[in-house]
Amino acid sequence: MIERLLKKLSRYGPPSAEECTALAGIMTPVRRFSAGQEVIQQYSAPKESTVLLSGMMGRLVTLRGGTQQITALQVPGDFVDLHAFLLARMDHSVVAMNACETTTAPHSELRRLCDRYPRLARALWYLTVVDASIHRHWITVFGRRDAIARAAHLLCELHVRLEDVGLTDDGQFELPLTQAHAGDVLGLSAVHVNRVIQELRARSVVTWDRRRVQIKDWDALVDIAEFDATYLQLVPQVET
Amino acid sequence: MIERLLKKLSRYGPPSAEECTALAGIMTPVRRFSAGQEVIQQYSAPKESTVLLSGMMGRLVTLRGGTQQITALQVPGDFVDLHAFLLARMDHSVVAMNACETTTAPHSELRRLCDRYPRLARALWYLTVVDASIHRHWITVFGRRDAIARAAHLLCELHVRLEDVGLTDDGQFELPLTQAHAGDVLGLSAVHVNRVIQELRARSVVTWDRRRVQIKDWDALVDIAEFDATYLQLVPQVET
DNA sequence: CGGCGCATTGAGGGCGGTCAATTGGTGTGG
DNA sequence: CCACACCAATTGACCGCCCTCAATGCGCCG
Repeated sequence: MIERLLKKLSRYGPPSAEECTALAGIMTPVRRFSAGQEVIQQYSAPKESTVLLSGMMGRLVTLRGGTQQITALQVPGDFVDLHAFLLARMDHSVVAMNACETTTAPHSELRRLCDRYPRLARALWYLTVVDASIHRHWITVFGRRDAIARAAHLLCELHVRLEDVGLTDDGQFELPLTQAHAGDVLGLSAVHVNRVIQELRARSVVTWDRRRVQIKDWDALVDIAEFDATYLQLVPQVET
Repeated sequence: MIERLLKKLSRYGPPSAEECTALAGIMTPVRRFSAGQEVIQQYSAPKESTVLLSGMMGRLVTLRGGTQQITALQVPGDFVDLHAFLLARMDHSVVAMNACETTTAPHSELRRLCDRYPRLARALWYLTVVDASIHRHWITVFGRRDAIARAAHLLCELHVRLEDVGLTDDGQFELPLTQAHAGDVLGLSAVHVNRVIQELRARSVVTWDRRRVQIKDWDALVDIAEFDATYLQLVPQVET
């Protein structure tokens, strides 16, 4: 069930069979969510952490005045709110972008595992640190890239992350976002997202129609985005 | 020496005296850096992690074309590159903004400590998760706030963080940034940083002269920034 | 005194915002 | 099967924030 998660964990040195079994053993039964549903509420204090099994979720912050910002998108295999294991309160909500399946790990059990298996604890720690690396990278994207580069960057990142979990098909992938949601991810208005997508289409770089993205010219997209996948940390670590 | 770090750690349940001694015991002698000096290089693979004792540092990313983005500022007591304990390569460099003192913890020793003291390991993990929370928050600032709100937000955050380590004086604090550096932090041009500062000055909210900031109207500043310190996690956690 | 780094100011322009109307696709009830 | 509602995508007009370029002021140091 959590193979994708175990794959991500194994980048920080493969966990032992015992550790895998132990982790799998504390996961609760599958839960399902439909598009738009709030999976975790802002300001709540979860007693368990959620692994996304299928679908796509977003970390959503709602500001004064009602504008929203999505600070991260989650793909299958992601431990959506592992940071809540350490932090008392959620600083954002988690919303299902389409139909999703999840399983959860109770914090009490996680704590027991971490006490017993220090390397597993570090591998989980590693996941949250990769998350932070992605956040940092998006800060530079927001600070120093224009709209078209941001959009291209999002598509590059999602393609790489989805490919990693086997959810791409020859440059195509599902992207269950309306243009308004994409604006919330990119820090743009929905109108401008539309214009940017059209620009990418006009340049024959990408098509994005009906929740489906097709990358037609990867090199051009990477160039527009100034994309370098290093920050995603998909290359296995070597514990020194 | 590392009292400020221990204070931050203790927010995630106070470490035992034994844990404190153990951590203090692995720190290397004090190292000094001068303004502008590169403390850790982008793409390097550090074998130790650095604690900032005094001064201010920034995490700097240099982009194609030479533009820069500072993704975070570090204040005394911060574990500047603790994430490098888990991640093989630095995705950014760390630069001293003024004269700084540091001490470091060798990764091999850290690993030994984490194996032996699971709660200490979690407290360190907690520090990196707070970092990520700050990153996430800045994503919303970049995505949805205009220039003056960003600048105000930076000043609010720094005042709170510096106050926490006892480095403010009645609304005043040292801010060793040129306006150009502030632009690299805020994702703005140096010129516009200047105009925004003048605007804050004109509104009698803040003065910022010669590396020294004086907040004259905290409430107004908070209002402009739409600032809420929750994301800084300065309130102690309760381990449940 | 001259050089240098930083702050400040002005002019002009473009990126991306808002507002509002239109198109088109999908689903539903009659 | 069609009418209608609804949501998402698209388009146009207009405008303001923040950019770039460039010049000037100012404090400090050699």
